[in-house]
Amino acid sequence: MIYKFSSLKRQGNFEFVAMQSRSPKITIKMGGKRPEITLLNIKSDPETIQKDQSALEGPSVPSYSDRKETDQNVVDVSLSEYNTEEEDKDTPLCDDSHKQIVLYDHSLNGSVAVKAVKSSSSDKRPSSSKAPPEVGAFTVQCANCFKWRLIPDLEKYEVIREHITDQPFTCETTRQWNRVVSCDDPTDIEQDGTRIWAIDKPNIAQPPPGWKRILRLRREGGSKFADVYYESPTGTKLRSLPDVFKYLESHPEHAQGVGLGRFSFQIPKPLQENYVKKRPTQKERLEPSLVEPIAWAGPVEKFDLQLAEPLSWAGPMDNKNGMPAYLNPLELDPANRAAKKTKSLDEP
DNA sequence: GCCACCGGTGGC
DNA sequence: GCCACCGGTGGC
Repeated sequence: MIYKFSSLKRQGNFEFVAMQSRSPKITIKMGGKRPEITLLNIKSDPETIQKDQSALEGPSVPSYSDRKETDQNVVDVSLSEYNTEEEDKDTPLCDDSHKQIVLYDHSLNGSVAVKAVKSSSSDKRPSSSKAPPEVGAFTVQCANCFKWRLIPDLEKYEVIREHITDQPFTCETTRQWNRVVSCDDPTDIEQDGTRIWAIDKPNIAQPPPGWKRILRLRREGGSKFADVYYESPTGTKLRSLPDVFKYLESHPEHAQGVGLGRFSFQIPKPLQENYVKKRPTQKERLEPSLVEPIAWAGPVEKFDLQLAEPLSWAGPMDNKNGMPAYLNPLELDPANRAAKKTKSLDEP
């Protein structure tokens, strides 16, 4: 094995993308704007989504039928196992629109890729309101006109993303998939608030042959926006660089020519404020009353008193939150979801 | 028992 | 404040 993972982080000139996460996120400037990549969750109505698809598949765009197999593989690889070929044939972007996510590259010269990902009856996890959102489309911004262009599939998107700094995307780039569109044409997709957008990270290497890079979005209000993991040629799912390193070490047959630089666990950043739950500050953790609804705890005076004079309560204490047991919201209402949140606030 | 999903945090 | 990393766990 060539790499010593523990030492990689200290090397200054390696090319590993994952190690560049702390460098300036985007360094290229186009027309005074800073290019970036984004990802968005489509909340729009099916009509809007269909419109997006129409923009991509418009009259000048050849059918995807000849690339069907490739496209399908791509989606399976990186987005999820949720969609089926059957569904793609019909209304690729219509169903479950509230769960779809569009991935687009905005600050990087834009191009946009859109790909429908839908739930199916064969899902391991049933489709429900609890299901996490999914990537609905990829988009990239043209470096010249800054209009969004849909990218037909993940594979193309990954290629564009990998080279976005060196090879800025323009409307011309769409000719690679035989689409004829110019900067004079209207944008493929509008940032009109009907979708949730997220900024993707530029220059992420394509996964090595046989590997899949999978992006899993989390539900709104969680502690993180998404997770990335890689699926190895043997089907092992790896969720960190140390994991990958260990795998490559124990599977030298799959480590041939595969450097850690081919892996990046960077996730897109949602543009929507508060999509991800803010982590309480240390002060808030120390003073949970600042963030707790006072309704559970009765009169404010009483609650403050307990915080200010902890020893004045001689009754049973709640071990988890350090409050008198009678103030424990979990006891007051076990079903209260908000009460769950206070747990972390009060842990030492 | 597995694993998809989520929460939390140490280190920067 | 961000993020890479990992522990926990509910649902299967």
